[in-house]
Amino acid sequence: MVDVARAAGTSQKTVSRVVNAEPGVTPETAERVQRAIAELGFRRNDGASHLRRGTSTASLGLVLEDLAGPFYAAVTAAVERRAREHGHLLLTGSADGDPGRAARLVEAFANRRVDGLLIAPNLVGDEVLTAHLPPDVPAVLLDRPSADGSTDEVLSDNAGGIDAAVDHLVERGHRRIAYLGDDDRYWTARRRRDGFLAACARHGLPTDGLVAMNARDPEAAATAEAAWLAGGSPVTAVVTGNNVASTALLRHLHGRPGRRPAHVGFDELDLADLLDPPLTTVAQDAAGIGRAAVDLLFERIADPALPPRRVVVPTRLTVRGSSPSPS
Amino acid sequence: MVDVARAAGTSQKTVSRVVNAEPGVTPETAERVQRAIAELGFRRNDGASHLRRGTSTASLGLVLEDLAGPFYAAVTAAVERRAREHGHLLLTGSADGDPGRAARLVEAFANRRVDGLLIAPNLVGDEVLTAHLPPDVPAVLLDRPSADGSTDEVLSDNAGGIDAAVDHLVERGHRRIAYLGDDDRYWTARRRRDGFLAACARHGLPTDGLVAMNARDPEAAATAEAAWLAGGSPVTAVVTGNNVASTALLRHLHGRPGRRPAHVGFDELDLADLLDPPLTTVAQDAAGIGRAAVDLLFERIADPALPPRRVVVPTRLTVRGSSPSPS
DNA sequence: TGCGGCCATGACAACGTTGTCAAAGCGAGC
DNA sequence: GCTCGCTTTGACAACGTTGTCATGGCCGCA
Repeated sequence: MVDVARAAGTSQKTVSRVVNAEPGVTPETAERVQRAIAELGFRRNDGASHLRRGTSTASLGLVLEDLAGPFYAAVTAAVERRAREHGHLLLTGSADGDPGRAARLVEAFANRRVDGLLIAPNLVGDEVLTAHLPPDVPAVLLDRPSADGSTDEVLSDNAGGIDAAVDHLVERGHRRIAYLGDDDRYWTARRRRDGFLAACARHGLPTDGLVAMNARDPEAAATAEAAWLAGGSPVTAVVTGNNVASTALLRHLHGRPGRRPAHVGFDELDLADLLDPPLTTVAQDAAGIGRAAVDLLFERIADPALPPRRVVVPTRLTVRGSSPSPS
Repeated sequence: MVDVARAAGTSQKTVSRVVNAEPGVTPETAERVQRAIAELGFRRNDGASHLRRGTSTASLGLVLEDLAGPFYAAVTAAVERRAREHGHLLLTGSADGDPGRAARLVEAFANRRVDGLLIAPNLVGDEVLTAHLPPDVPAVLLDRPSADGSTDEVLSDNAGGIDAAVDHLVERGHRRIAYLGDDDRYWTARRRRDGFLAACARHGLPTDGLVAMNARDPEAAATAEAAWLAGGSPVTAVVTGNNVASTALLRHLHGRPGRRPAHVGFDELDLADLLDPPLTTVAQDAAGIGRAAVDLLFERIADPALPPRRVVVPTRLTVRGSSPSPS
């Protein structure tokens, strides 16, 4: 900027005025400055500007478990869009299953003075998470609750979605329903399993030996199925707890002879309608979750004294062909 | 930091030394400083540090068309991981089909002094792109080439992938093959179409009336199919140019009576193996593309004088059930 | 005891920017 | 002609940090 000032024959301050379109600069002077800027390829250093102004950095940090999955990709896209609408940029980072990495990302974002944090890593334990959440940076938890209810959070209606799935199957006449969940280190996987148990209890259905977790591949699904079959009276329907478990079960059943159990999968799948049979799903509103989280975060930034809030985003059951009545 | 110094009864400089683990500080002094830091919740301002040191900001900027799609989500995840391995953070932004937005993102990233830019928005025209690429920030184009070959770029082997698809179909005995592509404002869509035309020419196959673009939904696929049918001798195979076109065709054909054409789809689909018939695909190496782009960018940052380079990442044909011999 | 040298520490400036305040220029009104 | 007030401009400090250099104390050795 000092170079631009010299080239334009003015002071730094005048250059600053031009750059920031402040009033009180003669058109001719502004012209000269603009020309100097163009010639020298000057570009304002936003970091220095933020430092001097003491204003926010106009950026948010998003910490995820893994950016590549369809659900988190959709959440991220919605978050970025919403942040952009607020004039903010988005820093993203994946924890990749390593709580230490998540903590380091949070630290790095905080040191860069992001205005707020969106924290979604599902594999990170509550203790770690709570211990490492910087007290001086507004934060919203995404898709997982805080251990002590001290933090704003946005969750899918996991219990409601599972209820809808079970109710639907019961309505169709199923009485022996199994549950297949993802890695039980995930809070959502446990939450949905518990929701399943509660829904079954509500309907007076058995669950002994019908609930299996850590079903991340077809082999695990096969093992779980074998356990159900060993249990005497047959399972006529299965609920899978997320897209990973759904895919594992679908792959296991694919091309096998014999009757398939009815199947409702938590999480929408891109091609659910093209499967044979088309998969009945409980879809999460990823975009809605992302938007709600950003909105919550900005409200928190605006008023840090607000009591902690929880937003629950509804799910939607889409009935397709995979969940007919039994036999 | 001045507060910490006061609390610890030292000078700012000593606090700085402790914060940066510089040698030459008595253990007791360091202790006192650490305690003051913990008490006051001090956190170094990385922005100020970067400013003073004149070092890089240890961040990269990634501009995409849309973060939500599976391909770009995978690319982004790989980019973030690789950037993190280099100790860099990642700023992401979607252009959402608006070239102006892409330009503003690039500008915003540059003003924040990112060390480099990864630019992938496919919808942005060459002119706009070239005109708005800041000359002072290292950049790598991702999944699209530069108009004048002046910029580093990482591309999928689009022509090779299409060749593999056509060769495969020809080998199986197909002689009338149609092509269904996505929005022809996408460079990749045009590139793959041209690759298809070249491959057919190489094999001496007809293409008149067999190539349709902008097939983003089942209706468009239906229209295209009607055009092929009107052409006398039947089309026995179709190549779709990306996951959007593949899905459009699959939805159109789904549940229809009669013989299906053989089908090879560019882009892997998550559930390709579960479709009926399982879809033969040409998979792009999204992670490889992301990694290559980051590596290229760091080499460019290290040596801005390097001549522009192009990296072509291979695709992989996975033959499944959807591409049998005709009749 | 005196001197050189090392070690721990601090004062100060500077990174690039902008808010504050003062000064200079100029026209209008008396 | 003089003052008043407005507009345009610039000097300076400060944001939070760190590199440079100086200072003062201590130890070891002659």
